[in-house]
Amino acid sequence: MRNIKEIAQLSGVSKSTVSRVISGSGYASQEARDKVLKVIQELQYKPNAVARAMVSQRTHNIGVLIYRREYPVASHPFYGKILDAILASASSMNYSVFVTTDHEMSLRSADFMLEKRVDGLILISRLEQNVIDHIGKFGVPYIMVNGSTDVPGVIHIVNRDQSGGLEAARHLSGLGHKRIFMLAGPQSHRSHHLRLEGFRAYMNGQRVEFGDSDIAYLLSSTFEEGYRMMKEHWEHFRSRAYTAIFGTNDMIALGAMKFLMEHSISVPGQVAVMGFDDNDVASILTPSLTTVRVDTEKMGRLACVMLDKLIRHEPVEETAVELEPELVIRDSTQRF
Amino acid sequence: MRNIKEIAQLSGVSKSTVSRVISGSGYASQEARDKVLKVIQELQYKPNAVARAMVSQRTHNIGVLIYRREYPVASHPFYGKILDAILASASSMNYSVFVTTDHEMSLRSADFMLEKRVDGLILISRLEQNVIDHIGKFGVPYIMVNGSTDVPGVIHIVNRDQSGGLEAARHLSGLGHKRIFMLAGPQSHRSHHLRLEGFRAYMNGQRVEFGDSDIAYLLSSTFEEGYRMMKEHWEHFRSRAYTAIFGTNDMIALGAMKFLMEHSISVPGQVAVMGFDDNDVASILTPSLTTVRVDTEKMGRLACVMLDKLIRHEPVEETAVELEPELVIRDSTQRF
DNA sequence: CTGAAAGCGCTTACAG
DNA sequence: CTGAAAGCGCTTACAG
Repeated sequence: MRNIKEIAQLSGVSKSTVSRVISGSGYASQEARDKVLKVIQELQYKPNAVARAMVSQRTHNIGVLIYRREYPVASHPFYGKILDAILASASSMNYSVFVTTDHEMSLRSADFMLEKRVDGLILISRLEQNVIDHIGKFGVPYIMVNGSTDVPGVIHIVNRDQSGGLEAARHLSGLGHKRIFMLAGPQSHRSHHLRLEGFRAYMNGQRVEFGDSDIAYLLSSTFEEGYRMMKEHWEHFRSRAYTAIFGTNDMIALGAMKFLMEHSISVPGQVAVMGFDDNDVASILTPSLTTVRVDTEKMGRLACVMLDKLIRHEPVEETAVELEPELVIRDSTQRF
Repeated sequence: MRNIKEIAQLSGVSKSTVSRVISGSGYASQEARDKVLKVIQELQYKPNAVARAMVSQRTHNIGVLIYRREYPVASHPFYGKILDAILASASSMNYSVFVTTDHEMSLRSADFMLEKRVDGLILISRLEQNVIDHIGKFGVPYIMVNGSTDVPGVIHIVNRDQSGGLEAARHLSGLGHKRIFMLAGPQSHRSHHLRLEGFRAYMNGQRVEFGDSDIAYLLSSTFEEGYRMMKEHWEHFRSRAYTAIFGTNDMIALGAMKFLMEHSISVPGQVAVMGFDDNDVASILTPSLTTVRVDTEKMGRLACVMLDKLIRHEPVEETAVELEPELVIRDSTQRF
């Protein structure tokens, strides 16, 4: 790899001048400019971003940390979407992005990014307190996406999950369903918890019967677990004559739907099924899944825009951004 | 952020000594070592990887470039899997990875990675010649995954798609299907082309009738396009009394299956459907999709292992690694 | 075993 | 408008 010194020699000017024409800032005569640019072109010279970062104390790199126990991570139907949006936005803002996935919530990945001196960090998913504390200690700007935190002042972007849960309940209720069974993902996870709460709030408000016996608590938020729990509660489900199912995310709902279809239960004819997220599979399946859409594209984009502000020490108005979800009605639900 | 100089002062030794105890190479008395480590611990000092890279001429960063016209990219059901595998492997080998997605096959992303002085590059998907030439010019090690190239000596990892196509034909034929309709993805793409060729080769070898009128050429390899083309060829399909469909990837097959189900055609009762890749959706759907599995996990892992060898100037035996696909029989195909 | 010095490839005042 | 010098935070011979 060539360097600025070589360019300087070949074009007969000093390193300083070369640097000035490359950066475009500072003076340089047209003549000098032309000579330098010509040599750069000929030699296909690419400025060394590492050296630049060294002196400017800015790497123009950001790190995305995704913590998740289960596979997949980058290709996860929900987190993958956020990642895609981040990648696109960051690129348009001239940031390169390190993507790190971790299965245990260790400090290792975070430390790695810190050593690389990323300009900022985007943390996806729920994080344990010690990780947040650790990162906070180093003064690197960071933003949390789709996760919760008790630490005041931590900037985070979330979906209005409670209102989404409420919409789901309103939709199913509106269709005439009186007996709705809920498959609730891990309640330690903000989203699953709030979706359940929103749902419950609506039902209680309408004085529709909906209690703990109508809820199955899952150990993970996967397709397999949705299927497994549907199977486990099948007898209970039949005995209570439920007519609808709400899963706190699409994969869970899809798992349950798979079980129903294997048992020749018609969806939505006999049982309506509804999920949350609106991942790619939801619209592909037959029947297509009614769900509550989370604006992952906006989540990713906002994360980049806000992180960039933090990095450049610009004021950020809101510390908590809440995105409004959107009810997407498809074939898996219909009037009872 | 603190630096080595500060650590040196606080522990009463020179920067050189601090550097030696951190790197673990070179001499340092136990006493010096203890003092330094203690200070590092107290100050939560993190060595600056940028500075290290500067002098060692090694960033320990690799770049992953994914070119793809359509969304999604990182969350793509197939490429996303490869990416996940790369992320996991790279991390275990102490590399950080820059992920770049690009919609036009420009040199911009590549140049960006080059400027960042990545140790190596993993190129996913088909690349145009000029991109390869461009990257090759800079002497940065790179590996192509799931793409083709005419440039001799370029190390690439691919699936044995031809043999997979052949297996698909053997499977459907073996079930007694005589009239099979193929939905073929873009033939400019190596995988789709070879899958078709393998399939055709088997049919021809068995003297089963299979010609151009049995093939629909799609403009993209998406679910939507699979659906669209199935619709477009529906009359043709019925008039020829096809009993099976082979899509050159799962998404295509799934799109076709969606169309069939919407028209109350039973799968596999009336028509068997088969795909290729074995993405996550394939096993989730009802009926689950028979497919040919591509070992994306191994692809990603090998890419990292081989790239690491190239980076360290170790000999790499093979220039072309071909992975054996595996037939996965599920519910969407059955004896005719 | 230890420290001073040079150097990685840039940028940034500063003097001219 | 231009160039010499210092410095970003490290590592690596080298002399002691």
